[in-house]
Amino acid sequence: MPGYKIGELAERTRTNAPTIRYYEEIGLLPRPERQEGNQRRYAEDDVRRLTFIRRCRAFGFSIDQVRALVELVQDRTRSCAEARDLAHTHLMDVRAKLRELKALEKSIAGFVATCDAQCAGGPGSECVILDELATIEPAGNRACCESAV
Amino acid sequence: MPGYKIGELAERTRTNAPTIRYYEEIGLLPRPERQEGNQRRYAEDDVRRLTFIRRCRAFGFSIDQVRALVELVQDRTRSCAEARDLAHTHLMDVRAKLRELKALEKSIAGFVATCDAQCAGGPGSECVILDELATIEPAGNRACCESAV
DNA sequence: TTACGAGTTCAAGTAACTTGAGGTTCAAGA
DNA sequence: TCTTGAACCTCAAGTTACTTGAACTCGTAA
Repeated sequence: MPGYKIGELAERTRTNAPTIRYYEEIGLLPRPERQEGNQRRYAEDDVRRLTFIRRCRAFGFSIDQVRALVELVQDRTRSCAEARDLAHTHLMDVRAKLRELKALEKSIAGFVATCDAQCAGGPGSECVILDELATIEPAGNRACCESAV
Repeated sequence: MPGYKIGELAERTRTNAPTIRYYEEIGLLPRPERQEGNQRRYAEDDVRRLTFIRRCRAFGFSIDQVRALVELVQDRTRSCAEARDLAHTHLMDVRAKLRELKALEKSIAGFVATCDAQCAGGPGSECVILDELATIEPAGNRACCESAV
């Protein structure tokens, strides 16, 4: 039997089999050939395509963005510059998220540190930090509440 | 009429009204009093509680984690140290995500730079980067594919 | 031949809300 | 007092990107 079974494709691309069927359903992957017993058989090209898709997903591109990228690769009339621009837009998004996450890291680290320094380990209702989290107007300039919300 | 209407609570806590109803439905917020026309009326305590919830969510805690935190605040028999530990666990998660995102940023930036330097802007099917993304075994040590997957 | 793992389909579940439909209530202006 | 329109109500379905479950068939090794 030539070609890969779904489990083999899954292994090669580190994807779950149901995810592969899902990609087929939403049209990200073409419907593959079936062997006599109705089982899917994939070719080398499917491995490449799915690898591409998974890698893009790992890069944080949304399914719709990946779809655009896949179509772009397929369509000889469209330029590589489009892919570059899509990636560039995505880069801006990632950088914004990175900034947020850094602020968040700082805040939570501050939370833990303050808790270590100021709380006696008593009931949660007396915890200075939990109390602060519930405060409507963030008092002063505590790093803890700066980036929240 | 004493108390806040849902729209007022929403404004004070920068939350959508449907989200407030949703939180009530899943038991994160207690069922509020209703006035004669069946409209919800909230007290100051609800503002505090929802502020707490929203802030925790902004900190990236999951609904389940927030639920644990809320219960912790309410239960006088449980210690503040539990909150600290929960936050600490969360901090580790955030740091892991931060590392991933940094690698991702580097990779996409590399993608864009390589595209600027090497692609002639021709058809996507000839783009060196798109081509690389579809390559099964990442060739060499290009930063582009290192962190993906 | 008989297990049993791997495959099949279809439906429903997941998180954390958002959106829509269709109907009431409230508050302010004429 | 009436009327209008914003804000409220409930219930259901949509969103994203899959995952999980049920109930069944197929392929292959002992």
